[in-house]
Amino acid sequence: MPEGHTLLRLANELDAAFAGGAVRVSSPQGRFAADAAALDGARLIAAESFGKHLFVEFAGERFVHVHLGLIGKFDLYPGLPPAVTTGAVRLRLANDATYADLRGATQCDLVGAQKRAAVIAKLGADPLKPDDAAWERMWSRISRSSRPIGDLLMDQGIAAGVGNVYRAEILFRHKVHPLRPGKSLRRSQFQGLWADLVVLMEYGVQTGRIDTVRPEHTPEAMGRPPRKDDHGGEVYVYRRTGQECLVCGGRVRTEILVGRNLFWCPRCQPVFRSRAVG
DNA sequence: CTCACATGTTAAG
DNA sequence: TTAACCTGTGAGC
Repeated sequence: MPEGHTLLRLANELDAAFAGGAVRVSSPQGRFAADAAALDGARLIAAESFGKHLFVEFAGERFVHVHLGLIGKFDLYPGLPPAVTTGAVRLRLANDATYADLRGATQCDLVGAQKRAAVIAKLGADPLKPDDAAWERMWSRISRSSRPIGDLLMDQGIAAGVGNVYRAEILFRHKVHPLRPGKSLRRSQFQGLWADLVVLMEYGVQTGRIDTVRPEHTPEAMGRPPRKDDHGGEVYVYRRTGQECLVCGGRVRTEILVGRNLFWCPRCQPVFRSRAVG
C-alpha cells in the first residue's frame, strides 16, 4: 500500500481521530515498549506526512517517526482494542473511540524536532505538497542527469512519495520509456507529467487506491474482458507483464532497474521519441 | 504447508 | 549489486 498518497491519507485519518486529546500508547509486540510507555497518556498534537514518512507529534516536541517500508500497515479501527492482540503490533494508539495498529514498519522511532527536520530536509519535491521552488530543484537535477527517468522518479531525494506503481503508470500515461535519460525530457513535457501525477496522487489520497486508467481506456470501453487487479486499483501496466496493453494491444514488458520492477508498453513508450501521441 | 513475492530502504560486500 | 528486515498473501504441492 505505501506510496505517498497512503501516508497523507493515514496522517489525515490519525489527525482526525486523535489530534487534540490524550492518547494511550502501547507496543503489544514489545519492540517499541519503552518509548510507548514514555508517551502513554500524552496529548497528540498532530500527524503529518512527508513523502513516505509519517510523523506523529506528541506534547513536548516529541515525534514518532514511522516508515511503512514495503509491507508495513497502520490501520485504524472503531471502538476499543481487542483484549487479545493477533499478530505483531509494534505500536498501538488508542482513545475511547478509535485505535490504530502499526505492523511491519521498517521504522518506528521516537525522535525530536531536529531529527524530524533532518529527515524532511533530505526529501525532494512532493506531489502532494505543491512547492514551486522544490519543483525547480527537482527539474534541475532531472534535466541534467543521465540516469534513467524511471530511476530518478523513485529517488526520494529528488521526488518524494513516488513509488513503483505511480512511476510505472505516470510514465505510461505520458508515453515515456522508463529507461530514457532524465536529460532527454523537455521541461514542458515533464511539467505535464508532474501535473498529472499531482492529480492522480490527490485522487489516491481521497480513495485510498491507485487508479490511473482513463475512462476511454477501461476494458469495457475498449471491448476487452475485464481484468483483475490484485492491488485494489485499475492500472495500465503495473504488474501486467505479458498482458495486452489497454491502448494498443501490445504486450506489457518488465525489467529490473536498481532492484525494482519496471513495467511498460514498448509500443506506447518507445525509447526514441519524446512526444506523446494521443 | 512451504515458498515466492510485494506499492521500500539501508547496510554490507 | 546483494542481502536483510518487517508481515501478509496467494500460488503450488
